[in-house]
Parts: sequence; structure tokens; C-alpha cells
Amino acid sequence: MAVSKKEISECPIDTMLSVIDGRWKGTILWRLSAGPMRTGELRRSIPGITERMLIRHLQELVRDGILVRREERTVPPCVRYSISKYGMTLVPVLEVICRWGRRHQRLAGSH
Amino acid sequence: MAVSKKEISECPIDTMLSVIDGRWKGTILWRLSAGPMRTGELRRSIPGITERMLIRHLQELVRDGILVRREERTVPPCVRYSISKYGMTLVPVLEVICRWGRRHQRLAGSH
DNA sequence: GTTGGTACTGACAAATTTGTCAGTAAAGGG
DNA sequence: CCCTTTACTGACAAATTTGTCAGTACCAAC
Repeated sequence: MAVSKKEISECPIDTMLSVIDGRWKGTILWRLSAGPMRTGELRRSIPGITERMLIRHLQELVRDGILVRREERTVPPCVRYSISKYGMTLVPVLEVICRWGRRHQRLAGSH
Repeated sequence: MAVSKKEISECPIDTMLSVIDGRWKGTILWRLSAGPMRTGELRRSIPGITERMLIRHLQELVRDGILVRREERTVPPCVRYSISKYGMTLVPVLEVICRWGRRHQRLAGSH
């Protein structure tokens, strides 16, 4: 039985990573840290993601209290996602992660 | 075809996370940030990990230049892993991740 | 000569995650 | 009527990651 990172773990590193665990969650949060976005807008801004995966991840992030989903009951529907107050506590962490990533993305393998 | 996080991605968040991508890598690095350790010592310090997974992750981290493997050619063998100079650049990032994790691990679900 | 301890491999099974594809709803326009 | 748009579901296939299990090598001690 595979032990997924989603299970509760003693390790605080795992606790944090489990929140971003998912192929596209880091990127989604990164995009949303610039401000609220509509579903389709978000999808178009992330190359390679499929609508299915985007929605699955969005739902998990909403369930975990990281994102807020606001829906205008119009036709066609208009749904906007934004980072919750709780999710905002993650942003500085993402910034540090992002800074490391930017600094090392081209250098991979040169060690 | 599933797109693994290990592939090169434009997103710097993904670049960083791909280095820690693996069920136990964050924890392994966290343990080693306290100082070099032998394989078995590391295994005993991480509840739930199997020897197989530990070794697989260690090998990947060595391959990626994050860890250094030092072997004393004795019998029985004695192998010690430590964080490389390059890997050290990750430690501050792990610290921030860990701090968030510690602060929020019991509060999960309370939002 | 059998056992013990350490680090590690290979083959394979199980679990999990991701991706694909075909729908649904609902109002408005043609 | 049929088609469009937007957000979303369900069922299922494919890929990937994890876990299990049985070995290997080596020398020393018993």
C-alpha cells in the first residue's frame, strides 16, 4: 500500500508539502497570487494543464481552505477563484520556493 | 500520458519542487540538515520508510547533486550521506517550509 | 560452516495520480 | 430547434510512484 503524502505525518516538511501536493498546485497558487482569476483564464495561463486536472486541483485547494470559489449565477456561469486569508500564509513560502527555482532552473545538472 | 513533475517546466515553483519530489525526500533532507548520517541510522530515524525507498531516494538526491555519498570500504560497509554544497542552498527553503508546517499541522481542517 | 550485520539490487505487485473522452446544464442568438 | 459558451462530472485508461520480497557481497565471530 502506497503511503500518499496526503496522510498526516509527523514531519512538518510533509505537512506543508502535502498542501501543494499535486502536479499543478504550485503553479495554480503562483498564478492566483497575482490576483483572482476565472477558471478558463487560469487554464489558459498554465500551458499543458487540462481542464479536468485544473478543476480537480481547484476543488482540493478549496476543500483545504487555501482557495475561495466565488460564483456568479449567470448563464454562462462565471466562477472566480482567489487565495483565502489562510492561503495567504502560504504565499511567502511560495515566494521563497520560487526564488530558489528561478535561480537554479537552468543550472540543473551542472553539479 | 502522465506528466511527471520531474520534467522540465517553465514554472520556477515546479523547478524547486521537482528536486524534493518523492514521498520521503523532504524528510530525508530535513534529517540530514542536522548533519551527516549512515544509511541505517537515517532509516531508523524516519518512521514508516522502507529501506528500498530510502535508498532509491538517496540515489536520486545524489544523482541530482543534492547529497554526497561517502563510503568506507570496510566489512560490513559503512556509508555516510551528507548535504552537498549545492544542496545547502536548499536548506533555507526547507526551513521556511518547515516553519509553515509546524505552525499549521494541527490546525488542518479548521478553516 | 553457519550466522550476523550493512548497504544495496532486481523483479514485480499495489496504490495513487494524471490524462482522455464523452457528457450535463442553462439562457440567449440565429 | 440547434448551436454556443462556461464550469463541471463520471467512467475509465495510462503512467508513475511506492511497497514487498527475495537475494547479493563481504569478512568476522561463533
